[in-house]
Amino acid sequence: MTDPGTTLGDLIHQRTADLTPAERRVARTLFASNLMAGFDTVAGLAARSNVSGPTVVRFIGKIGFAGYADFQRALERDVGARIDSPLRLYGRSPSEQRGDHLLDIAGISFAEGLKLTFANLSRADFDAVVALLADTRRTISTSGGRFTQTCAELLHAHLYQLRPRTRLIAYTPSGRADALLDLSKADVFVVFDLRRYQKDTIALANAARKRGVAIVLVTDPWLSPIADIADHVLTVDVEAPSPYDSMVPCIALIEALVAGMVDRLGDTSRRRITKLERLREGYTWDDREFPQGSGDRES
Amino acid sequence: MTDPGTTLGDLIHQRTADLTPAERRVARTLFASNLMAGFDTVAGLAARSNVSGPTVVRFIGKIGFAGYADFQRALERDVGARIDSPLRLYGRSPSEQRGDHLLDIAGISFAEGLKLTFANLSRADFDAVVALLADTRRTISTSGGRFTQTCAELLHAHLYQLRPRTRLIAYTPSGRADALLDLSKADVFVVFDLRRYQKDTIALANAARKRGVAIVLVTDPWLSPIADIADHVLTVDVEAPSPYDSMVPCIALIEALVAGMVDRLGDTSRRRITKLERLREGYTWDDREFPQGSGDRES
DNA sequence: CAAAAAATGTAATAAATATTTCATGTGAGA
DNA sequence: TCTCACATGAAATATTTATTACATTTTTTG
Repeated sequence: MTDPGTTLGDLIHQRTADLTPAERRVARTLFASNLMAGFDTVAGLAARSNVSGPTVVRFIGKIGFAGYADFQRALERDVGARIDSPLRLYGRSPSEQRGDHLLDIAGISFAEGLKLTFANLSRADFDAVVALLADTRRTISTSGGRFTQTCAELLHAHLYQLRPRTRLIAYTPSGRADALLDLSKADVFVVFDLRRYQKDTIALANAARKRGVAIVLVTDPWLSPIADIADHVLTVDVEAPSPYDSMVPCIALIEALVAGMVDRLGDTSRRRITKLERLREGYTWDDREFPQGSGDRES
Repeated sequence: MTDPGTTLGDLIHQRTADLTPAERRVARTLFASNLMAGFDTVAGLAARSNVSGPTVVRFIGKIGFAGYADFQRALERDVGARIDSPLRLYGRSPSEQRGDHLLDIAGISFAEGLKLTFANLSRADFDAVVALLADTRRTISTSGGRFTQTCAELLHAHLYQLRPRTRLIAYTPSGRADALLDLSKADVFVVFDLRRYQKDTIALANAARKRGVAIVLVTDPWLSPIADIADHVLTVDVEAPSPYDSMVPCIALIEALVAGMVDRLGDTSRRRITKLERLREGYTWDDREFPQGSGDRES
C-alpha cells in the first residue's frame, strides 16, 4: 500500500502526471475538501467532480489502490493521523479566544501560513520556474485576476529590473486579446489564479496553451483548473485571520523567485540594474530635485 | 441534520442517556477513534464495537439520523471542519526533507520577519488606524512610491470592498496634483514610503499636511522623513533573503488592518460586500460558470 | 484531413451494504 | 416461577454501490 511517511495527498500529487483531465478533476475535488470527499461513495465523488463513476474508479486504480474500498481504508488512516485530539475537539469552548491583540493572532497566523507554504512548495517546480524566468532569450508575460493582478504587477516590476523581454498583460479584455497575438512558442506565461477562479483567466490560459507557450501557474492548494494544462504549478496558502484570503504567501513566493533569479543571473542582472538606474536619473519626473537616491530599490 | 454550532460529538454525548448498553459501546468505539470509525461500514463498525449491525443502525437512528448514509455525510462535514491543515506539514517526499534549499531559508526568513514586525508594531497606533479607516464619514486616500504603489492599490481594493469614500491616488505627477485639490480636513491620507524614500512622495505628504488631513504612514524601521509630520506611524520590516527589500510584512500589515476593520464594521461591511457581489454577478463577464469557490475574495 | 489512439460516459452486472423482520435471550417485578 | 418488556442478534431482503464491458466522443498524429 502506501509508503510510511508518504501521505495520501503526496501520493496523488506524485501521480498527477499520469492522470487524464477528467481524473485530475477528481483529484481537485479531493484536495478541495481536504480529501474528505473521498469518504463519499464513488457515485457521489463522481458527481461532485462532474465526471462519471468509472472515471473515479480508474483514478483510484492509477494512484495505486486495488479498489475504492482499499482507498477509503487508507484515507481513514491518513485523515485519522491528522485530526486533532479528541480533547481539543470536544473540549473547546466557543469563546476560547486565547490570545490578546489581533496583531498577536495575525502575526502567528501569517508566519505559520508562510512556513507551511514554503515547506510544501515543490522544490523541483520552483527550481524549474526560476530557470525559466532566468532564461533571458524567452519573453515572460505575466497576468492575474481581479485581485491577483497586483501579484502579476509585482512580479513584472521585479522581472523588469532583472532582465529584458518582460511583459505585463493588462487586466482588460482587449489587453488580454492583444497579448495572445504576441505569444510565441519560446515564451513563458506566468499566471496567478487564486480562488475563486476566474473563467476569463482560465480561457486566457487555454488560449496561451494552444499557442504552445510554457505555462507557469501560481494557485492555492485547491488548485485552479489551469493546473490541468500548466507546465509548472506553484501552490501558496491563502488562509488569513480575516474572512478574506491572504496574498502574503503569494507575495513571499514572488520575492523568493526573484531571489532565486538573482542567484542565477548574477552579474548579468546587476549590470542591468545599474543601467536602469542611470537612465532613471536622467529621465524620470520624480527624484529630480533630490538626486541623492542611489540604492537598489526604491519605494 | 446537525444544528449549526453543535458538533457531532456533542450530539452523541447529549443522547447518551437514551442509549442501551450495546449502543453505548458503539458510541465508545466512535470516540475512541476520534469518530473515524464512523467511516467504516455498518458491519465494520458493528464488529469493532462487538455488537451486531442492527444495533449500529438503531444507534444511528436514536441520535437523530435518517440512516447510516445520512450519518456519514454529517461526519464528513464534521471531521472536515476540524481536520488540521489539509495535506501539508507532514507531506513532502522523503528526499526533500528540509535542508538548505533557497525555499527553506526564505521560508524561515520571511516567517521571522513577519513575527518581528508584528511583535514590534505599536498596538495603540494600529488600533487608532483601524478606527480611522473604519470611520465611514471620512474619505480615505491611499498613495505610495514606485514600488509601494502596489501596497496602496491593495489597501485601496480592500477598503473599497468594505466602505464607501475611498480613493487611490494615481502614481503620476498629475494624479498627485489633482489629489491635493480634493483633500479636506476630515480626510485620511494613508501613505506608504519604504526606503529609499522618494522625495516626491514626501512632498505630497507635506502638502497634504498643510491641508489638515490626518496622515497615516507605513514605513520601515529607519523611518521615512514623513514620520515627522504623520499622525500615526506603522513600521514594517523589509529584510529579505535577497538583495532587495521585502514587501511581505507590509502586505501582511495591510491584511491585518483589513481584518481589524471587518471586526469593527461587522454587518455594515458585510452588507456592502454582498451588494457589491450582486452587482458584479450582473455585470461581469467572468466567474459565471465557476460558482463553487466559497471564499469571500476573488483573484 | 483522415486514421488511430486515447479519454470518457452509458448501461449492464455482480458484489456489498443497510435495513427490516423476527426469534431468542435477559432481567425485573408480581 | 411466571410474565412482560426490553435488548439483542441471526437471517432475509431490498437497496445501494463498485466494477466491468462496450460504445461514443474527443484528441492526437501522420
